[in-house]
Order: sequence, then structure tokens, then C-alpha cells
Amino acid sequence: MKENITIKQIAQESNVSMATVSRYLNGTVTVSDEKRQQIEAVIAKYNFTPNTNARSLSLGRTMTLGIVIPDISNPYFYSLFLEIQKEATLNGYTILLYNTSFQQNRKEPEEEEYFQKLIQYRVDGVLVLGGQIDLASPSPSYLQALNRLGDSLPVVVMGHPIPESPCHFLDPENGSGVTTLFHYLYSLGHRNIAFIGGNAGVRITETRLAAYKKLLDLHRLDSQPDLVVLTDYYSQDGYQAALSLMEKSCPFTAVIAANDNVAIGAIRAFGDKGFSVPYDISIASCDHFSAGEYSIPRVTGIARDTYLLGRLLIDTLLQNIRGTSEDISIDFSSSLWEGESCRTLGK
Amino acid sequence: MKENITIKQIAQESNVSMATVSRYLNGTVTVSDEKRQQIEAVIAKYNFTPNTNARSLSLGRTMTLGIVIPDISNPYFYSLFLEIQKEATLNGYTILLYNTSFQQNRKEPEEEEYFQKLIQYRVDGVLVLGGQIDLASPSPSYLQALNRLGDSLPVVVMGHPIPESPCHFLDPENGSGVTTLFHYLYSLGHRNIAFIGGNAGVRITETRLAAYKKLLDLHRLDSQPDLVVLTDYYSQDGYQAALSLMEKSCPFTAVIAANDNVAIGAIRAFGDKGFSVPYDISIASCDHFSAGEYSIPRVTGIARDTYLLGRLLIDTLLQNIRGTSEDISIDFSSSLWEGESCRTLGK
DNA sequence: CATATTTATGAAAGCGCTTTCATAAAGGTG
DNA sequence: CACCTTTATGAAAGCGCTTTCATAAATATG
Repeated sequence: MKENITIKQIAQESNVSMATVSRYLNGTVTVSDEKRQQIEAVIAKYNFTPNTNARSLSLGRTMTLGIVIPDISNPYFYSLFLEIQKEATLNGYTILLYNTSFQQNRKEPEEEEYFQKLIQYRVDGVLVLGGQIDLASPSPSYLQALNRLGDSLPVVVMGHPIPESPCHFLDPENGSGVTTLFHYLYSLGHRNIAFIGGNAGVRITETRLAAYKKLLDLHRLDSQPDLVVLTDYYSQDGYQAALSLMEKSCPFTAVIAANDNVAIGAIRAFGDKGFSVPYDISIASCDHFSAGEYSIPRVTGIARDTYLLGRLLIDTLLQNIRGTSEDISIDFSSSLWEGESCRTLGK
Repeated sequence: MKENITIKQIAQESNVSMATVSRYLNGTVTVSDEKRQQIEAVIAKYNFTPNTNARSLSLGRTMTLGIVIPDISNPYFYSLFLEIQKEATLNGYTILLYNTSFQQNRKEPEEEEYFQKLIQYRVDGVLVLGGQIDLASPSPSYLQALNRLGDSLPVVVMGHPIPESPCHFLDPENGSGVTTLFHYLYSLGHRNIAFIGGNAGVRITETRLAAYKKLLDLHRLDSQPDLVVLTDYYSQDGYQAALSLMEKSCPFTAVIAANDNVAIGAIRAFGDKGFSVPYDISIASCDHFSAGEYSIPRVTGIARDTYLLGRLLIDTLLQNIRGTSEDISIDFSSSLWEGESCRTLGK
């Protein structure tokens, strides 16, 4: 292992001062040709790379952005992340990623620990994408930790705004996806539409559920509690939800699922019980991604524009860091991707 | 935004020296009750958190581990990551994650940049999981960057060993999965077995392909070049591969796919052309994960023990950091998970 | 050519923390 | 009780970098 070599040593060996080496490295000021060559030679000789910690300490700025994300393997979050990372890099920032594997019933306050760490690392800004913020009522200690974070740094949160918080909020879920799906299924003739969403108590679910109920109301349809099953976002959850839907005796011909994975799990469960999608049951997903394009049948669903959203998130944060805070609002384009999982009723 | 407060200010306001505050924070030495209380009060008042950069600088150690991973959304890598993160945290390390979104034909040398950054950040150790190292012949500049990384820090690489490298290598792929699948399909009566693997030129693919060819040989079966299609690891690749398999006139009754996603894409393609899995064609996956458990039909495949592997990787790195380097070798348990995508031939 | 301006450079202070060294106070020993 | 440990504390140096301030050299200006 090579011992760490410092600017000081580079300076000595190339017969210049530390200041000059530093200036050469940062290009802040022109260095004479002669010295530049000496310096370059010595740097190359030792493969020298400046110590970022020391630099940050001296600069009072780390050029690092923290991002706290509940489940990076979730395609929705992953695509947001990719866009954010790209934009951050272009602006000279390095990303410090914390994947919290947030699960509702988990005891460990992982997110709070990560908030604390981000403060300690003195990152220049933080992006919080979902997680406990999405719970209908986040724990007091979480809220305190988030506020403390917002007090120390520029923070942009993707989720429902919390009153009096020093953070900035951006809430892309307004139930419009459910509305689109509902109208679509309704126009195909479906009147008994079930809803298998994400976890109860989670904001996004509540919003979608509210939209769902409002639509039932609008169309003068009865709201059947038995047609609502809330679970989680994985295939196994869709599977379980579909089973429980079938156990109840309330009839239904169509299902709105929280995302593609849930829809795929449900298709599997229906199939296992002898029902076919879309012939017996239609199913559509609130959150389309590539998994739904290769399943059998392909899952019809709402494709959200993560490209735009990711960009908006990082841009907002960068603006915050630069102090030119300015509230933006954008209509998120989302479109219906049609597979074969829905079918006109009664044909 | 709160201005940053330092140990010095805490010390002044609680009438002790900086040294005492530092000692209190790190618990290195007992501090008298009286002073401790003063200090605690002032810290609470300001919500003070020590600056990690300064700490690292002074300590010459960052308690940070770098991990470079080609695609964290890939379930295989994600499960490795979760295990690694858990173990690292338990040992007091924070993870700096770089997702390279490595793609073979990409021009940008992302990985090399990240190696450089990790050196600059003076992380205490690095884990490189796949990526360009998996190419049959990584570029010279990549190798140089990797070696430079290994020269500066303890580095553990998951991938095929490179001679003379200062890094440690751990190569979990030996083709045994393909062997298991082949025997399984053979025992079901299949003799015309196709292989749709990951990218050509990638080590893991070559290893699996070599195993595949050796098995054909062993069973005295003809090796048909038309039955081998190399693409990538996503569903769309499986889809394309299956199409191209059907275009050729070489008959086959079974397919070994690189992973579940590829298998699912292939099933889709066969279906689109009027063939049913498993009735017309059997298909099995080298890398089983949950996606294959909910597809229709469920995909039979090799489940690799990522729990064990992740643990081995991080343990090896930690040992390296502690200087107690010791080569371990473990047999990776992998087991056959049976779905419904394979069927006895001719019944 | 004398003076004013620009440019290249170095010395040294400072970023926020840890730790060595020194010292004073407290406790233990025969 | 004199002496030796142990324990709690502070002063100050040092980690590797940036940057201000000062200075010397080079160039421009009238």
C-alpha cells in the first residue's frame, strides 16, 4: 500500500510553494510554464491525488449531495435516481446514496440515522425520496430528524408537505393516474372495479384511494369495502391481495393495482384459481414500468414521466443550494400504456 | 440555515477545553460529571454534530467504504448490496455507493472516474462488483485505473482475477449453474438445448458458454452455433434472442436463459409466435429471483446464495483493511428452484 | 525613463477535529 | 505522612488543503 503523499511533498520536490501547487491543481491562477512542468512531473511520479476531506474542510463545501431513497431496486425510484445522478454529476457534485430499505413495520429508525450522517458529512444538499414521509402520520422522531436536517442544509423532499418544515416539498402524486385508469375501465363497460393498492397508512395510497372513491361517487356506483385490499408493492403482495379479493363474495370484473409487480402477482393468483386475465378479469396498473411489458398478458398501466420528475427534483435542489430558491410547479405528463390486461366487458 | 457550530464554540460556552469536548464525544476517556453535563447542555442547545471531514482528516481514516456496482436495480446486485450494507454498518462503516450503469458499448469511462474519486475521498476500502472487469478483455485504461486503486487502498473485486494486480479477487461464477440446468433438462429428455446468455465478450457469459459446450460434448451432442444467442440481461433481450432463435431453422426443445428477465422475455416472444412454454418449449434460468416466481409460467432456475456471497465479499474486505488478509474459499450453495417452465419431453 | 498596473509566487493563517505532552488533583500504599 | 499511581484536564501541534496578504518581477502607460 502506498503511503499518502501530500501537496506539501509535491511542493518541496518541485521547488515551489504549496500555494502554487494548489493553484495549479485548481487552475485558479496561471502558473508559469517552467513550474507547471516540474509540478506535473512530480505529480505523475507519485500518482498524487488531493485529499477531498482536507479540501472540503478548507472550502467549507463538500460538493456532495445526499440522497435518501427507500428502495433503489424499485424501478420507479431507480429511474429517478439515474436522472438525478446524471444531472448532479454534470454540475460537479458527487452523490452519497442511502438506500433505507424502508419498510413500514421496521423498528430501526434507519432514515433518521442517515439524516444525521448527512449532516455530519456536511453534504451541500439532500434529496429525500419517499420513505417514512409517505406515511399518513410519520413518527414524531422522524419529523424532528427531518426538520433538523432541513435546518442544517437545503433539503428537497418528494412527498406530501409538512407544515412549518424548513424543507422544500414536491408532491407528484395527485391521484390523476387512478382517475385515468378508472375512466378507461369504465369506458370498457366495467362497473365493479376493485382496488389493490400499496400499504394502508401510506400517503400515496390514501391519495389514490380517495380518487378511487370519488370516482365511484361521481359515477353513482356503490363503494364496496370488500373491493379494496391494501398491501405492499411487490408481486407477492399482489398475489395475496388477489386471493383475498376472491375469498370475499363481492363480484368484480376489473382491478386497479398499485404497480406492475402487484398486477403481475394478481394475474398469477387469478390464474391459479382458474380465472383468466383479461377474459374473466381486467387489470390495470397505477405505475407502469418495463416488467409489465413482458408479462403474460402485458399489463396496461400509467407510465409516469420519471425523467422529468427526477430532473425537477435535482434542479430544485441545486437552485436551493445556490440560494435562488424559486417555487416551480409542473404538470407531470403521464400516459396510458396499453397492454392486453384489460378488455371490453361482455364481449 | 443554521451556521455551522464547532467544537471550539461548544468548549468555550461550557467552560472546558476543546480536548475535553472531543474526549466526551468519542468516549475515549471519562469526563467528570460536572463538565459532562455542561457539555451535553450546550451540545443540545445548538444541536451540534461534529464535522466528519475534519475528523477523518485528523484521524487519517474515514470509516467509509466505497462500492462500485454496474446496475443496482439488478436483483442479483441489489441483494448483494443489502447484505454488504448491513454488515458494513454493523462494523461502523458508511457506504459510498457508485452505480455505474455500466453498459458495454458506452464510451464514458465512468468506472475509472469513480475509482479516482474513491481515492480522493480516501475511503478505507473498496468493493468492485462486476462491471468492466467482467469483459473478456477490459480496456488497458480500466486495468490501469483498477490497479492504481488497488495500490492506494484495500480492494476486493468480484470477478475474474487479473494477474499481477494488487487487488483481491473473488470469482463466484464457475458454470456449475449451467451444469445443473443442463443435467436437469437432459434428464427430462431434452437433447436440443439452446443457450441465450448475457453479452458476448463478458466473462461470466464465456464461462457459462464453455460449460454449456463441454456438456454437449460430454453427452455426445452436436454443438449447433445457431442455438447460441448472446444479448444482454433484460427482458427485451430475451425477447429478441428468442425471436432470432426461431428465425433460424435449427430445431430445439429447451432453452437455458441468462436470468429470469431474459427467460420472461423469451416466453413472451415464443407466445407471440404461437409457441407455448412449457408445452412446446422448456426454458430455465441461470439466475433465479423473485420475478420468475410470478410469471406465467413460473420460471425454473438456479437460485444463487447472494446472502452468503455478499457476506463473504464484505468480510474479505474488512479483513483486508485490518491487515489480517487471509484467502478464503467457499463453495457457493446454489439450488434449483422449480417453476413450471420445463416439462418432460414428448409426454 | 519613472510610475502605475498586472502577474506570479511564497509565507502563514485557518478550516474543525484528535491526540500528545504536561500538569494538577485525587487516590492508594506501606 | 511521604511517595507513587491513577485520573481529569488544558495547551498546542498537526492532519492536508485553500486563500489572504505581502512581495517581487514583469509589463504597460504617459
